[in-house]
Amino acid sequence: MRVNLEARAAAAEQRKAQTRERLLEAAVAMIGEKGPDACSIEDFVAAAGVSRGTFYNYFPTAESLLHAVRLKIVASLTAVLDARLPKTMPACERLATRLHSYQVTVSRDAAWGWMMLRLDGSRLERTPALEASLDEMFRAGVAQGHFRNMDPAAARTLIFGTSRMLQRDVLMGLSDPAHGIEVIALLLTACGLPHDQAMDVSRRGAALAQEIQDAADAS
Amino acid sequence: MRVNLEARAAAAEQRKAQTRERLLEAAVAMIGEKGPDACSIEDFVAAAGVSRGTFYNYFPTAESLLHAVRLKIVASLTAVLDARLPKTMPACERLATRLHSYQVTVSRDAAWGWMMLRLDGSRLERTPALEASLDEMFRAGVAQGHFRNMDPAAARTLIFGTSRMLQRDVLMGLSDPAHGIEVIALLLTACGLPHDQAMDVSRRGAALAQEIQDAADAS
Amino acid sequence: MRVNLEARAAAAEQRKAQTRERLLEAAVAMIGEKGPDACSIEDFVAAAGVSRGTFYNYFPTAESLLHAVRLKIVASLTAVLDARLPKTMPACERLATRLHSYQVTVSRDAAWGWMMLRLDGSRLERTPALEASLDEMFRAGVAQGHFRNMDPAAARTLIFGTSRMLQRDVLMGLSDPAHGIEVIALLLTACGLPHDQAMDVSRRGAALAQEIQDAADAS
Amino acid sequence: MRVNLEARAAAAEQRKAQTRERLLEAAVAMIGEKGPDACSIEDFVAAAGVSRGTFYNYFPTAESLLHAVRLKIVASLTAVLDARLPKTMPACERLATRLHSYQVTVSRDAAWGWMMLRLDGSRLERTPALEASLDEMFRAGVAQGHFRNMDPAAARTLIFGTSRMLQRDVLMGLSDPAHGIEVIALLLTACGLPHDQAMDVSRRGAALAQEIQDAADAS
DNA sequence: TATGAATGAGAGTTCATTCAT
DNA sequence: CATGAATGAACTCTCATTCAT
Repeated sequence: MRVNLEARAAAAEQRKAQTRERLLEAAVAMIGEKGPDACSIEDFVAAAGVSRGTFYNYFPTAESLLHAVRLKIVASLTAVLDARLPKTMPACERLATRLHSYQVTVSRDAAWGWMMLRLDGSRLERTPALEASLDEMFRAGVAQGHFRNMDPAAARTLIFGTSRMLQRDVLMGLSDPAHGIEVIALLLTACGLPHDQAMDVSRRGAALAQEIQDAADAS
Repeated sequence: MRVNLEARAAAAEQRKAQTRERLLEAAVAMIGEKGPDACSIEDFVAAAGVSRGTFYNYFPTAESLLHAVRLKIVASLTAVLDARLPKTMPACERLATRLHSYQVTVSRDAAWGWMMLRLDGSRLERTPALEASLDEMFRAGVAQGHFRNMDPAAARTLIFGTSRMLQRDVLMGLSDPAHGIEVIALLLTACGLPHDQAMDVSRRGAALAQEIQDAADAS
Repeated sequence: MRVNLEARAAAAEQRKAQTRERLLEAAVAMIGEKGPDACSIEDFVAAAGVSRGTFYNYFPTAESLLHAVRLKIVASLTAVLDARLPKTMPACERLATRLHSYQVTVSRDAAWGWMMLRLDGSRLERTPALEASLDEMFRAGVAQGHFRNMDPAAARTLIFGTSRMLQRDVLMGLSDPAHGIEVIALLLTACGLPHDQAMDVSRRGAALAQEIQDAADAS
Repeated sequence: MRVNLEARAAAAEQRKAQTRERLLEAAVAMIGEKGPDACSIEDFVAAAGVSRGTFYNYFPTAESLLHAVRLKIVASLTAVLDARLPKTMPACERLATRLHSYQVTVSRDAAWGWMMLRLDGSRLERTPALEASLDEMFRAGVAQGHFRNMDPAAARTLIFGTSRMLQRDVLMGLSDPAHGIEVIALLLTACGLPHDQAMDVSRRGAALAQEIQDAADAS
């Protein structure tokens, strides 16, 4: 009996989690399509294939679903990349690789990319976890003598703003590979790297990001 | 009789233009208050003091009103500034001044700043007129030997993205004057100016922008 | 032109008043049928033959419609009767006639009667205007030596409570004419009239109420 | 084995009865709080601490739960009182005591009082068991020479209606003890008792009702 | 042209009810 | 029997849009 009840409860838990997951995935798709503001609860449930009422068993408002989507994404985003990059890699290369890697992900999954762009579009929100990790790379770059010593807040504004705008170029099909390489090289230049070195680092970062993505696809 | 009819027609024209103007101004106010997505036609007509039906004599949809608002604003923005800057000013200084000038305007009128930020929020749209004018400054800077010769598209991505993000910093109160100066200096650095010169130019641009704004306030 | 505009405005006013009236009448019918709590806005607009949205041009909530219905009814109720009864009539006769008259109205228009019963059913609310007019009749009856001198509050409780319950008997078809006459005679008895006189007065009141109603129907 | 099965069945019976009881008690509490119309099944099961589905094992609809609540209450009400009143008490005293006793209960537990008032609110329903017991008291009163011989239906209308209205006075805090005594004396007067005797009987009934309540509280 | 009453599609939300476990 | 996730009908309210005046 005991086992039976436990197994039953576990199965129920799993089914709940599945429904929740379907709602989250549907939200990613819908947000990418129409933007977060134009999405209605009706849209979400239709895309997820559940009934209107079911929505409210999982989220009290549409807003709270968007919030859950953000949390889920940010968590998955940093984890994947950090695991693949060698610890000894110089900060400027790490930064370039991460920025390129983000653009590769965006170009692979445009729906996801649009969603990310629009999710915080109207507020230009920045995720604290990402800011912290960016600051750390920046400090390391200064210590390694590659970056000029300056206010990290200025670097954040430059990098977040430019990266978002590059993402938009990619999604609109305005960006060939060379464009991305040049834009990210400009960021490194602004941070203090000589421009020709910056171009080299950006190129290597682009190649590495592609490689990582291909490896992930293969597995 | 002829005169009478003409006068009458002219008066009618003027009334029309006035009504349209009131709708545009009401829209600026409402968008700054609630954001473009939350504004209903009801909001616009109530703020403008005209009736529901009248709206449709001027704009077919709410969207088209927003579009008209953008056009009007961009036109006034560039006109004001170009008139004040000497033609002989080097392109890098001109660019710095324009970027600072925009931030000064934003910090003077936060409602307006929020409206601009949200108006094209989720699409990160760029106004063609601004792109063209930016390209021209960039070309001039290259010709004058201040900017590195590179793809103007990369510069656009860098400058538009960073400028928007800086605007957001200002609106959120996260930005002291030094922050703005440093961020814009980084843009100039990325474009090819040595960093210490870039800081000088950015500082002068900030001062000049402030001066222009004060002069405008005084008049 | 002036006349035209005024006439136009007046016509518009009248149409508005008609729509409002249709909603009020529909409300009377629906409340009588289902009770005020079970009535949805959907019910009201369907019964009135207007669209959902129109409702909100007239009343912000269903509650406010109910309120308007009450106001309208109470105003019409007292006015009609007072005009018909001679000023010199003794208070006990006036009271009997009014109570019978109310029951006659109820039996003529059951929907209206149910609505009145249910409108304040759950709260047993009493209309201040009616309380005041009842108090006055009671005082007059004491002065005329027909009623015992006692707390008017007790008389109010007795008369309102019994009258409502009699109304319910009538609506449920449990009441023949003799029942109503006896119940109202009991009220007069409780107020101090000897029982045989009370029966006479109640009988005369019933006849008079019927007469007044017939006259109203004829006109 | 046999014993085991029987014991098990008995235990199951008891659990069932307990769950049903918890639902009934939860219903009393919720109805007192929000009124019967505003109560959802969700409210009932949450207050009773059982699951949604369980509700339907005991009651087919929310309505039927309300009905069961009424029955339970009326049964307990009459049982308690009848046990305490001497059989030899004259009918008029018994009636006065019962009416006062009800008001005492109401003033002790306002939530319960509101629930009773609203439970049959808009229909002014009367419980057959109470009607029968009232008729019997009335017949006895006639036989004992205290009440006038008249249609019991008229007496029922008078007594039920007035008693409900008095209950409302009490719940709204509009009633001091003297008010209740006078109202119930008026009922007795209407039934045929001379008014001064009626006041005496009503006073004694009030005292006795209070006494019974105090005794119940003490035990 | 200006008006504003009327419209009805559609959004958010609640809740009685079902049913697999 | 108990559970609670899923369902979908019903409800309130908003708002873009139409149209007679």
